[in-house]
Amino acid sequence: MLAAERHAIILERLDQKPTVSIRALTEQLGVSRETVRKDIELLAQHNKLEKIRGGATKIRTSELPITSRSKLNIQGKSLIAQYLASQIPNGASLFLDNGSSVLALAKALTHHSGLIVYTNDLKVAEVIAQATVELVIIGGKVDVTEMAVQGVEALESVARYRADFAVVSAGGLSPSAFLTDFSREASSMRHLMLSQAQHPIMLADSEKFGVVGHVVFKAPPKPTRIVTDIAPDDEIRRAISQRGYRLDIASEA
Amino acid sequence: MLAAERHAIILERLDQKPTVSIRALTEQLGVSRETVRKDIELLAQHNKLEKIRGGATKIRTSELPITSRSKLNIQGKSLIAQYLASQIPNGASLFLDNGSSVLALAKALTHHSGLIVYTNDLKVAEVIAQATVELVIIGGKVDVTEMAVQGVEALESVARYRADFAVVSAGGLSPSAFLTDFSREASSMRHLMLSQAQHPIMLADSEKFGVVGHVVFKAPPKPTRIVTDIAPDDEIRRAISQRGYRLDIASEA
DNA sequence: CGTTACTTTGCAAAAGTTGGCAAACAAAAT
DNA sequence: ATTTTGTTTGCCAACTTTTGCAAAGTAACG
Repeated sequence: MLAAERHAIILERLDQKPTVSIRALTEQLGVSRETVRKDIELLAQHNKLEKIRGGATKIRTSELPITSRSKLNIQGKSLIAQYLASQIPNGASLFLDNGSSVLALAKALTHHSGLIVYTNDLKVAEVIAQATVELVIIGGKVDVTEMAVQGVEALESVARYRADFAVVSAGGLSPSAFLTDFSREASSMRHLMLSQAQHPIMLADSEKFGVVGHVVFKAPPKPTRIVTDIAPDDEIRRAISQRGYRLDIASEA
Repeated sequence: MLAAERHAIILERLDQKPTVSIRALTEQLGVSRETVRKDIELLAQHNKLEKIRGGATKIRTSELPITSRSKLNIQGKSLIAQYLASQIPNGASLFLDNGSSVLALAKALTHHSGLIVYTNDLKVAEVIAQATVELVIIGGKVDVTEMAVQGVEALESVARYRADFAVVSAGGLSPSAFLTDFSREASSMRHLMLSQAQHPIMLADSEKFGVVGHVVFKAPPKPTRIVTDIAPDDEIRRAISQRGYRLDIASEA
């Protein structure tokens, strides 16, 4: 049994259950307790899981790494992506922040042409490159778990540009806390992008409804449209309209 | 059993499972452990699979779309990469510019840890991310054909950092024109990186010998080491030593 | 002959195992 | 509640096995 196989199995177990025990893995993998411990230690260092006494559990800090998180509500995200892509003309300039919803949009935009794109997400850059006439990477320190650039240096760079559109994603959308996020730095980035664009757009697929992140999102500029895949409940709708934002539902287009 | 058959079988196994072990293959192919190892080694060099301890796995990222020239002299580039990787300690800081030689180095560095990396190449960033404690992307306009950031804005960013090592690649190395490049912008970037590092290193695999690009490379800072895979001819050696640079040949290490 | 392809051998490094012990935890007893 | 007791777990060190790598050897082929 190769080390890589064991690692794959451990992570697979964690996709199904929230936790795995070292004891169980020892039997199922047919290796010693210490080996399983070392595997978990290694995976924990790579942020693939979290080490707990006697076993391991899924990552819970902030958001899940992009690979697993992006499995959530794929249809919803791509519905939003198709909807928005049809509204963005060839040759438009746009800010794209990081996140799986935005990545879905980038994929939907691959057949556009002449776009001018500013992004801090390396995956987004990779995907959208062919559709651009100008692609600008926001420079700075990279958050390796997200493969996205964050931090003050990145903010300074963003401040140097303006664009027709800014498309950013929300960490959570709830009636009481309204828009929230899981990272201070990502939140600042998103807010600045919105401010620098003529048409600021915030994505919140239905997975985000009722989710409250630990960072409150500073009120976005007023023309910001909040785009969802399906209609949220009345409480959320009220929260949005009371604050003066426009709600846009992709499935009703 | 022909070598080509074995290769086909190995790749077929990998289509079904995510990993194969050398042990299993030795039995199924009826050849020795070493032969299987060499098969895997060969396939890995051609980016058909990824070598892991005890076996092989599928290629993970969508790294396949590489520019035509990166297929040239794969062995040479990886020889240089292995040689340099052994000289770079864990925790070192380094500039990495864009180019297939540097990408090969990045791959060779994936098992290092604690690196601090500044790069303008998106593929390099993707490959080396796991080995870094800090990864900084140089921001600016992306040259889509290279997936690398170039331009004045990028130069300004690089100027803000210093590092232990700078590893950049040469476009050409000839007796008369000496170091040359094919892009003005890339050339400036490489030169600046070399100037900002304590140990500047220039890569020129044997494919570059005798090649003259249309941009003359401004004389690099003096401690710059020029690293090649095999010994260049006497004329080139003379050109290097006359100008006061040190030549380092990976195959003679 | 030399060349090519594979095997064998030897050794160092890495991965994995085993066993011991102390800390953490849980249950029972005071 | 607090202590006691027993079990589990984490961690370390010594040991064994596996693997990678290089060098030398062997066999087939032109």
